[in-house]
Amino acid sequence: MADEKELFRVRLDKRHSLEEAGVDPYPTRFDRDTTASEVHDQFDELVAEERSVSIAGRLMTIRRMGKASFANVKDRSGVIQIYMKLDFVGEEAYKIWKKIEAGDLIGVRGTPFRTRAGEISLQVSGFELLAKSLRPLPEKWHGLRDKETRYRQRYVDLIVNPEVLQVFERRARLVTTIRKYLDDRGFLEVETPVLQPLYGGASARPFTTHHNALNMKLYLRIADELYLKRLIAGGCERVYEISKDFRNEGIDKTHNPEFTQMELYEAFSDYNDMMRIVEEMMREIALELHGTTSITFAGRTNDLAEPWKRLSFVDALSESIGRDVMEMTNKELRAECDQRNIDLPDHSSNGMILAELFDHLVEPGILDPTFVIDFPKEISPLAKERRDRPGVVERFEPYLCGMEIGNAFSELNDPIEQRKRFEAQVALRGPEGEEAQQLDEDYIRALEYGMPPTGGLGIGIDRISMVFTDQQSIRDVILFPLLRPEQASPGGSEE
RNA sequence: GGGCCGUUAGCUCAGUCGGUAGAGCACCUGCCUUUUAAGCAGGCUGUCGCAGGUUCGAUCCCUGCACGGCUCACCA
Repeated sequence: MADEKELFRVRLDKRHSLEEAGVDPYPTRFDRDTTASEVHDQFDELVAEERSVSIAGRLMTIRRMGKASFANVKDRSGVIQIYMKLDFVGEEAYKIWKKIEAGDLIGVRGTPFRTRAGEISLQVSGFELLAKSLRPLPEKWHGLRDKETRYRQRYVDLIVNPEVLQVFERRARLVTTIRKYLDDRGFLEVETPVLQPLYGGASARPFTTHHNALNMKLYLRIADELYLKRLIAGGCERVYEISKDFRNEGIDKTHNPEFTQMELYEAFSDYNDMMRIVEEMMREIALELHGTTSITFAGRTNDLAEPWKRLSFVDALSESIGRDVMEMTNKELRAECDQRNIDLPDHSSNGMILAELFDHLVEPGILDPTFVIDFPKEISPLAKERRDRPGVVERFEPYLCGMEIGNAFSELNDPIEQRKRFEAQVALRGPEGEEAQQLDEDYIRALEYGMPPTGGLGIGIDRISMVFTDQQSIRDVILFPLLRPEQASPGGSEE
């Protein structure tokens, strides 16, 4: 009587008997004039005016006491208790009420009152079934705990775990804050292609697809960068895009194959301006979401009112190794890795080895809000070289709460130099070569027309959503994180 | 990809030193017109993730697989 099929059947039976009683289990609409939280907030006025209100939501729990019942109705704003009394709704309605169960969506009319225990409630005068639920809700006290089910059936997670919606509401406000910040400063929001014949702007393996009518291979973008800078060349001066990028790489607590990135480009600026933007933007998000510049992530608190630290990539690494890393040969750098049991691909260039060493030796110690600057030129093909310091570029990666949250440069706008850098990248491609950037002739043509000096910045929206909601896994700030299929598809295991 | 851990009722979880399993919630029946994890009385509920192996007997032991979590690696 209570296995899954039986529970489903009992609910189907209820649906049928409701239909026999003339109740439409899936009516088209319901006029509600208020929400659960508004009833709480405006209680005194509503009572003074003896107002009747209507709300709509999901029945979460029911406490039946013969000829009267209490129940909790949940809508997006919160929960309100309703009081259903036979004397008030009449015998016919109460008979129907008995067929209504937890999980069903209902619309309710009633007058606000306070129970003996002092809880604000609605004395129900009438109600309507809005949608019949055919599946039982998870446990009312513990909710839904199983992470796999929570991610796969996010709808159930949202129904029973109220804190989940709060995270995503915050994420939405975070994005709104960024948009407002940029719109207020004259940035133009644009949309550039997701399907690209060449991928670029980052180093990552792409997803590939095929367009039938044009019979051409296409890539899902790994970055928006090269298209946005074409717009800067076109005179748009200040542009930004907030959208999904796709990288065909592993999945872990800070990586999902599709993720949201904000990229902005500002003509006549450089990377120092970008640092200022990051500081201001993060401060505004903190104030908007938390009302304070102080944020806590994983138990550690940072104050965003202060300027961020600057840490030189090459200096910090040189200090850690005890030698100027820019002076070292490929062989010497490899020796440093061997000594520390750091594995390297065979074709690793100096720059790639430096990045590897940095990740192991320096990055773990970056806890305060920090701009890592002075990246090796070799691993930064789109950034301008520092005039006062050859070999390193005007680039930074912002770190917040120990996480790399973005990437920014003074954009390289010399087409001759850009071609050389692309060619160097192509030469560095390994046997598979999919991570290295492709030579984008049209992008170089755009630079040949002339692109103003430009500062560019990319910020990982998922990562900063983690920071500002104190979630330690990227899956908890993505509504539908990528998981393997629930059931292995028959014959679909060719790898 | 490696290591560790998990997978038992719709949900949250116990448990079986190998003899096919339990609680709470949910559900069903009855009582109950201010309850709130409502209460009281009674009842139902399982391919113990999947497939093999060992065994008289496996949910438990072994092997493989699937999915998930953590972690390391990969990934500028």
